[in-house]
Order: sequence, then structure tokens, then C-alpha cells
Amino acid sequence: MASANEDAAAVLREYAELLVITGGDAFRARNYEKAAKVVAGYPGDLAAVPDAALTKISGVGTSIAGKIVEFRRTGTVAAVDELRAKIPPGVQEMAKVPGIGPKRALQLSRELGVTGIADLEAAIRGGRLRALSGFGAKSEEKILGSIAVITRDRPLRDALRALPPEATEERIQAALVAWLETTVPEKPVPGITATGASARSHALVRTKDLRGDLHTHTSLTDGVASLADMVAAAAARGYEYYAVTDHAPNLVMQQMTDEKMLAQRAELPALGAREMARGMTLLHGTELNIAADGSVDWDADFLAGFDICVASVHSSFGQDREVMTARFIAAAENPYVNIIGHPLTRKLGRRPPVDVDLDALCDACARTGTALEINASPERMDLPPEHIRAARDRGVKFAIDTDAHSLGHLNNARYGVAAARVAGLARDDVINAWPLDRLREFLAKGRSPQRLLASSI
DNA sequence: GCCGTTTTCGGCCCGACTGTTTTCAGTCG
Repeated sequence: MASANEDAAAVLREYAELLVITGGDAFRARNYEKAAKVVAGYPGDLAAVPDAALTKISGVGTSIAGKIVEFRRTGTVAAVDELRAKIPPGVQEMAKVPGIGPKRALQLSRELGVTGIADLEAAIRGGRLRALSGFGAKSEEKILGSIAVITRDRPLRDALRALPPEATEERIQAALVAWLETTVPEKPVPGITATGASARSHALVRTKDLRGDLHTHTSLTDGVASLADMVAAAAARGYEYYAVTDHAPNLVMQQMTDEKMLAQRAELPALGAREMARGMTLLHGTELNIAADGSVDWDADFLAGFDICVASVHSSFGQDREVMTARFIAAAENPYVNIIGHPLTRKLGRRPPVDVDLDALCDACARTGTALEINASPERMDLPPEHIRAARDRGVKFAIDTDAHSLGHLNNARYGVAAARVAGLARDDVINAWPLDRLREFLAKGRSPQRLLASSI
């Protein structure tokens, strides 16, 4: 997503990374990282914001605004250049490899003279890593796996990042199809639909069909925009409904509590009544954590207070297929779980998909009335089109969600729609393309009074 | 470096996991 916003964000992000590698103040680094997210997710064109107005952006103070101004004028930031020069070549690149952080990247450079990812792979295959303290067979295996993920995902990630900021769903769709065709030329993916090539293309879901977003965050957890700003931005998109789904307590770093969640819920009626959001129904939800055993954060009593629950895997990614599948199915069978969030939990070029029997999970979802998420974040593309098609054929419904952590992310829905279109989904397959009444029926799931009574007998 | 209905200083994201170690450092979400 090449744009003034993304360019500035990249510089701020790099400065944060450099501060961490060079042992700078962690809070300072975190502020740059946060500012990078805010700038990347700034809903307008950052180039149109006057210098003096930059500090009006939350998370951007005088110092960071100064660096943005410098970058706009000169195309570079001196402080970033200085830190770059202090670090041996390859360290920044290696520190981004999952399993390697700043400390290990520096160690690899200093003690082995490794100069980058390609060199690192050669060093591992040459058995040179074994000589380092703290590195063993498992580390070698993990690093090689990470390098494979980076290599494999890079073409798709780069293709998506190269799209213009306002790329339409058709344009994104074309990029996805092109990538699928180059990836598996010998094995055509069944049901994949190229742009405009299908006679059914008129029936495919469109971005304008989406009536709401069902997975979004605020600054109460790891989002960078306030609840009020997120709601206003959603209303400006013309949504009929909008779900706020901040993280739940078991993702410890988010520091969610019962009290915070209830306080957020109490804010919604007033926000919904504002002129800006009038006519848009606010749903109070959460993104639960599916624990290693398939349980979630809260008990039934507390969960019953939510309008909608997304449930996602955020830990223990390495479970074997059988355990992982049982874990997901347990979550789908929870009467309060409406959507399985980013089902493969992959991040392009960062984290491989978990090993789950999707057919079994799809059957559980179809049986229990649980939707699978098509997470629209271009950093995830999860589910990918080939799996969406298979899931649809097993009777699964979908939620195309942005998982927005900033205002700008709300505009990512079209990436999910593109994946859905490639897979051949129609409006009827997508629960957030349904009218609110029908959506509410779906969300009631197994937790209507009659059903709960019946299941307790 | 940013922020403010505990405000101009002093907080701010904490704990589990992992692999390697023999008591813990590093990484991650």
C-alpha cells in the first residue's frame, strides 16, 4: 500500500526497530511504533496534513511530527540514518525473522559474522550455528521454518503492498488470482474465479453489500483510535451496524478486565445516539482467546452480556493437528462464540498457518451456526480463497471483517471481499451482508432461552 | 517520546512459553 501514509509509517516503524536493537528506551521505541500505526491508519492522505497540524494526530507529538516533516522535505530522517549506520549489515533484516529478535540478531552478526537472511540460512546448513551459546537443533529448525515462510509469502505480500491505496475489490481480486495461478500452476484451485470471467460474477458479494464490520478494536486494547472515532468512521461508511470487539483478559498484555469491558459497553448507547452515528446499531462484542484446551476467557454468565463474540487463537500455535482441531471445534461448539477469527492465524511472511483439519472445523461450524472469518487485513488474508471455497461447499457462513486497529483499517474490507469473490461467495454466504434482524438471529446461535433449556435437560 | 476528568511529572504492556540451560534469557502476543 504505497502512499504518503505508509511511507512515513515505515520510517517511524524502522526508527522504533532501530531503537530496540540499539538498546534505546523501550517506552520511546513503543511510542514510535504506535505513531507508525496511527500514521499508517490515518484515514486521509497524510500529505494533505499541514506541518503544524501533525501534532493534532493522537500519538504524534512535537518530536515525531518533526521527523515526519523532515521526511516529507528531504525523503530521509537523520536520526534514522545515524542509528542505521551504527548497526552491522543484516541485523535489521535478521531481527525480523520470527524466533530471532534484536539480541540474537546482534549475536549472529558479532559472533558469526552473518550478514543477512540468505547468509543465515547458509550458516545453519553449514552447521555453524551450533557453535553459538543459546542455539540448538530446535532453534535451527525454527529459523529455517521462518525463512521458508518469509520466502514463500513474499510474492503475495509484495503484490498486495504494491497495490495503490484505493485499489478496488476487482483490482485486488486480479492480484489474488494472479498469485494463485503462479503459485500452483500445476494444480488449479477448484472454483477460483478470475475477474469478470465468470458468468456468475454479477452475483458475487461486493464491498458495497457489506452492512457492517463485526471485528474491530479500539484504544481500550491494542487499537490506536478511540471508540468514539472508530464509531464515527464506521458511521461515515454508511454501515447499518458495527461491532466493537476488543481483546479479552487472557491476552495478558492487553490488560482487559471485566470492569473495563462493562464500562465500554456502558458508553455505547450515548455514542449510538449521536448525530454522526444515528441509524447505525452498535453491537458490543469481544475477541475471545481460544485457550490451548479450547476454552475461552469468560464464563457463560459474562459472555451472555455480549451481542457478539469472535474467538481466535493467539497462543500455542504449534499444537499438532489433532489437538488443534479439537481446540477449534470446542470453540465453535461454545454457544456464545459466533465467529472463528482469522482461522489459520497466519500472518503473511511472519507466521505460518496453524495445522488444523479445516474440513472438520467447517462441519462443526456449519452444525453449530458459527461463522468463519475472512479476515480482510492484507497482512493476513485469512482465510485464503482456496479454503473459503471448500468451507462454503460444507455449508459454512462467513464474516468479512477488517479486524481494524485504526481508522484506516476500516477501509480494508475490500481485501476480504476480493478473497470472497475469488472463491465465488455470494451476498447470502456473508453474515455481515445480511440485514440486522437476520444477523441477530444468527448471533443468537445456541444461546436462545429455549435452546439453552433444551440442552440442560 | 507522548499524554492528561489521579495533568506538566511520572507513568506507560505483562506474563507464558521455549529452548537451552541447570536457573534463565530471549521472544512473542
